[in-house]
Amino acid sequence: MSGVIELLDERKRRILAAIVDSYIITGEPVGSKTIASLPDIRVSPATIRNDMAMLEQLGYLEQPHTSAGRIPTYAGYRLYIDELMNAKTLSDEDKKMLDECLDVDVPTADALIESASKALAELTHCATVVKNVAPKFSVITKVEVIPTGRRMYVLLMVTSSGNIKNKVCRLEFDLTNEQMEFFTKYMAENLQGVSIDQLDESVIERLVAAMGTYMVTLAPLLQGVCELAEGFRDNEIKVAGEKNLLARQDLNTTQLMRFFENKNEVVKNMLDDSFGDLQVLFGEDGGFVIENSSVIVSKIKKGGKTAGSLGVIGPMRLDYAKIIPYIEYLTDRITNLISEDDDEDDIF
Amino acid sequence: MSGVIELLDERKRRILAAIVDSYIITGEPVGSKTIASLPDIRVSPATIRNDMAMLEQLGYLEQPHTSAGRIPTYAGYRLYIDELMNAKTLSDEDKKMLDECLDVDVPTADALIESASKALAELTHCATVVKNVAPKFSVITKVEVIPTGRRMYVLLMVTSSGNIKNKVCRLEFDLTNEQMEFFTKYMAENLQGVSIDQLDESVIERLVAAMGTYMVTLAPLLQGVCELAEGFRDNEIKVAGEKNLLARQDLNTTQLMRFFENKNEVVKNMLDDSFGDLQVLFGEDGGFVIENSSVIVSKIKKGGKTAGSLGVIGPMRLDYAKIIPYIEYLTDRITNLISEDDDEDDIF
DNA sequence: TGTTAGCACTCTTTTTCTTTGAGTGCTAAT
DNA sequence: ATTAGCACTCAAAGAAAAAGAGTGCTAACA
Repeated sequence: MSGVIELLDERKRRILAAIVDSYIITGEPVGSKTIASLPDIRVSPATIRNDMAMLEQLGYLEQPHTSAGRIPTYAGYRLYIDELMNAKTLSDEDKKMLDECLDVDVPTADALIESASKALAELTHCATVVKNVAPKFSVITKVEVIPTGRRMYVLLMVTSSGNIKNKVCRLEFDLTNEQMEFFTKYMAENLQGVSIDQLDESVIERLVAAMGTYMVTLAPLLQGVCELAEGFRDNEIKVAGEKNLLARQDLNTTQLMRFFENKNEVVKNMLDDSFGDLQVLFGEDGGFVIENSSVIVSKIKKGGKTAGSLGVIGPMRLDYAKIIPYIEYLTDRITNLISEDDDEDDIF
Repeated sequence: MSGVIELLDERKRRILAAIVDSYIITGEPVGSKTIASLPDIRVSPATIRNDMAMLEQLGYLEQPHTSAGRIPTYAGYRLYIDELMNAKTLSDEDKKMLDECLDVDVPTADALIESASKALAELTHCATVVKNVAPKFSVITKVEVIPTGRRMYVLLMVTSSGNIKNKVCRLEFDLTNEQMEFFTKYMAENLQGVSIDQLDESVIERLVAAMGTYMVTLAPLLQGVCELAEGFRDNEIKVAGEKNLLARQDLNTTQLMRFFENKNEVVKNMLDDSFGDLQVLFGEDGGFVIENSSVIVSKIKKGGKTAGSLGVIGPMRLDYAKIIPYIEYLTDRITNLISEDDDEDDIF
């Protein structure tokens, strides 16, 4: 490369990095003087001004108005995140702290991930989002019906990932023992091993039809089974720490509210749009609702396949250098934990 | 009474009512001219000014500053709510609408009340709060343990009010059939009919002790049972529509956040402080965290006893005349529904 | 005696104008 | 290539002026 005119020489890169660093901390446009006063920058403000003008021409910086300092553009942030920032390597203390955040005593993979999500929200003062492992990987292991009162029954569904949901059904008639036994057996035969993702109305309809008129009283229960599966799917995405975002005054409250209203939709799209193992989305990226916000998502793997994701939602001005290693470490850890268990103990 | 000098004659009362009405709508201090222009006030601004001065002396009104109109004091609101406002009587349409809000198909009393709470939040653009019936009135009807994987068991607890909770327990060892049968029987003998309110650590300790060393492996399950009961108790209070409050700019966001953080505590105290069947709390009343807010609570009865409550939390400037009838109607309706069912169908 | 028009007065709000100061871009010197 | 120097720009802060909403009081009136 040497010999070629470098539009972005080392010094300009350093200056850009310094500007983004400073802006992330203060939220104020950064002037040439501020940068010049930094210890590892050894040129005068005038020189920095020239470089800044160049960086602006290249589209990495912009000026809110003539007499203000510079702030990073989307492209500036992008370059910063991809190449310029020096991601802090985690100290042993950090790692220990993060390890403690993970509640490994928890019975399901989803609960594990959620514990990470909550801890991360606390740690970053941002909202966090998880896409749970369950629906993709788990199949039905058990469907039971338990009588709990006159015409009242509890449907219980257990999945291979250890998740459980129940639902109360009020029927028109009491079930005979014969009917209950039939139902349990029928469920075991027809639904055991079926993926949560696949269980929808059409499957149920088929089952009801196959059941024959004799057991038609059981149809409402089957409907309930379907709703339980839906419940598992709906639970796929969970947001934690939304309240944290309200405190950040660089995010528009109205837009935040709109985001909260239909977060499931939005987040789903967002996660689908991410492709790298770890990715930072902002600006035009995620079909995004909140101006001036940024999302860091990292994927959780299981058996080589993407099984879920963990992410932080916050303002553009995030401490990427700190948070990215956090997320990376947590998702790595989770990925290991749920794969490990897969072999030896078959719990998650 | 006639003959006695009335400090608060009919006209003054009308004027006070009009001021509160106006202030509730606009949020602006109300001047004499505004009141004078109302059709049913047929005196001049000067007269109204005199009355307003009087009302201020009596403590019902105050002036933010000399050249502003008047706003109601707490005492002013109190008088307005207790005596002055004319609570709208519900039209048949209103009643129909409210009836539709109640999801009567729901299997438990708590779910019924929660449906009302959510609807009310929507309707009033405020937060709503419910204190559930369950813990006070329900006893344990069933405790089951269901194996779902290696060393994995689901504990299921059903209460007489139809509520259900489950919990996954990971044990150190697999249970034998004998152990499971013993556990189920032991639970049936010792916990059936026990009130949720009573089931705490001490009961569990007693049961563990009585169980003898032979079955000591089951102790973790008993612990789980205790946690389930706790879960029921924690669920006692639910807040809905908190987000609505953020949109109301007359409530301080910081205080709102603090309220959200420990809403359970706060709300509990608040509800305990209320004594009437329907009550409006504000100012010094509820040991309250949010300045300038007001709470309307109404009790839900069952068999003559207070069984729960339904309330609206919002700014002082609430449309009491509309909302109070709403709440009254809903709690009446719920009270009827859960008593009715008590007799004929034993569901709630 | 209760009501009301009139008016001076008060105090916030809004508007306008001025000042300040951070930061730039350009030029010329190093 | 870098930098000191300087004129210039523009938002933000401050000061001053004007506007306006509303009051309390007095005196007149029914």
